[in-house]
Amino acid sequence: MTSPETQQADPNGIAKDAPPAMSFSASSILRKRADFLKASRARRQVMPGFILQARQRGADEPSVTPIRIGYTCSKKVGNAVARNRAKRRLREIARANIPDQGKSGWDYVLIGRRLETATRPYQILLQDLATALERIHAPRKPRR
RNA sequence: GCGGAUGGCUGGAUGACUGCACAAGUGUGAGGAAAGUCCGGACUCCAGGAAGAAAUGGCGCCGGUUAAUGGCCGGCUGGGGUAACCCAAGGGAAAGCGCCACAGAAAAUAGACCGCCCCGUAUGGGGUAAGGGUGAAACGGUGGGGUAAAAGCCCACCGCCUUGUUGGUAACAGCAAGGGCACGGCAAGCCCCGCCAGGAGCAACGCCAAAUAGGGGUCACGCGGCGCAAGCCGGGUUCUUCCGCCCAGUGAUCCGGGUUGGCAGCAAGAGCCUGUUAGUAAUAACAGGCCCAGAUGAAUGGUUAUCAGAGGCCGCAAGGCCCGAACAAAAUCCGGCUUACAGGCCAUCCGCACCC
RNA sequence: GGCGAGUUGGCGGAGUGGUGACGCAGCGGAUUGCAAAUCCGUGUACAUGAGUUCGAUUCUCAUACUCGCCU
Repeated sequence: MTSPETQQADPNGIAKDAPPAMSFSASSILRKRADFLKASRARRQVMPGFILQARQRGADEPSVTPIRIGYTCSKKVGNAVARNRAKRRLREIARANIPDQGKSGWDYVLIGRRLETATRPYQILLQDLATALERIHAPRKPRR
């Protein structure tokens, strides 16, 4: 499934000029299942409180904002209350770190884990995300 | 004071910094169960209209209440508890069919294993069902009379049935007379009787945009079989009846196998709060006031401070430290039911002990 | 969100008011020089909790879990 390339001239060029967003608008949140599946096949960094997946978008994928981010909590995390709580904490640490450390043209996906996402102290969770972003941006050999 | 019974309420508070969704106004923003999806409705579409039946499913003491219910309220009957109170799918087994394993003589037409009694006396014939034994259940129970032994055979009480009568809207209860005891249990087995229900569900449904296959709808002409003709007979449309409509082909016109985007449905409602009146109550009527979430990879938060409330640990004490909640998050909306739930609060009632 | 099914040993899978088949797997034995195949034997189950019934895997209700369908 390839999108028609005529309707968006050069999305990455526009995005580089824009200042880093301090908060995420609705267009910067991943909502489609296909985007999540692509991110899950790219880079991955496992931390105690969450799992971070990241992917550099191709040139033919237009986007309004330079950085996009998604959150996922499956039923393994717990019931609806536990899932919502984990997603909110992930959203909060992402709001603090991603605008500074995220790279333009990348998609990030944060996955909640069963107990740690809800109970790990907030400051430690922030540090976890910082180190995770540092490691995931490091050049590495592509996975088999 | 201790132990209980019932009904109801609450589901942390106030800030600071910083965010999210909807709105565009100084704003608003999870629950008692938002849950399970077990019932009942509103609403929407489908079935051509009306009437009816069958099938299937559900409900089931009586009366009331409600938009409706299998909910709720009041009562009755039976059972449990010293009591407050609690529990009950609680119609019909003399319309019919079916089942009642094992044990036992016998499990529903009745009949007789061990027995008991009489006659006869190796064997047998007759009477009887008191006692034994089996079982979840054995053809009224207890006591007395009676008898060869027995038996409602007779009597008293209890139970049961029928009839009458009184009270009650009724379920039912009381009383009287009679019968002399039949009518075992299971209907959450089939079934009978009475009542209720057309089907699907907001992912219903309507519109816009995008998208792609050669099928379908509508309208006009016209039309199935038999007959020379008048006419007669069909088939489909929900099972039947009535009414209505349609039928092969040609032409015109529209939709269309795809897509998962947007708008709308979608937030003023059987609404909430307060009061009065009627009613034992559920509830109803009236008056005044109020506007109270609307997301769709799905908002309603994150961090932190103080306090309240209860708890845990250390300590002789003063005091110090820790935790600071449980269950569970709207997804069209209501009325119930069921299930989960930390801690706290209120009211009424019962039993026991003590004091006056 | 709505609708609908199901749960029987380690696995698959009958049964339907009266104590549960069968197959594969496992274990033991026989056979064999040793194995395979074959034969004999054997253990282990009605998702959980209530109710109806003399008696429930079966009937009824509630709960838990699993699966499917609808945009």
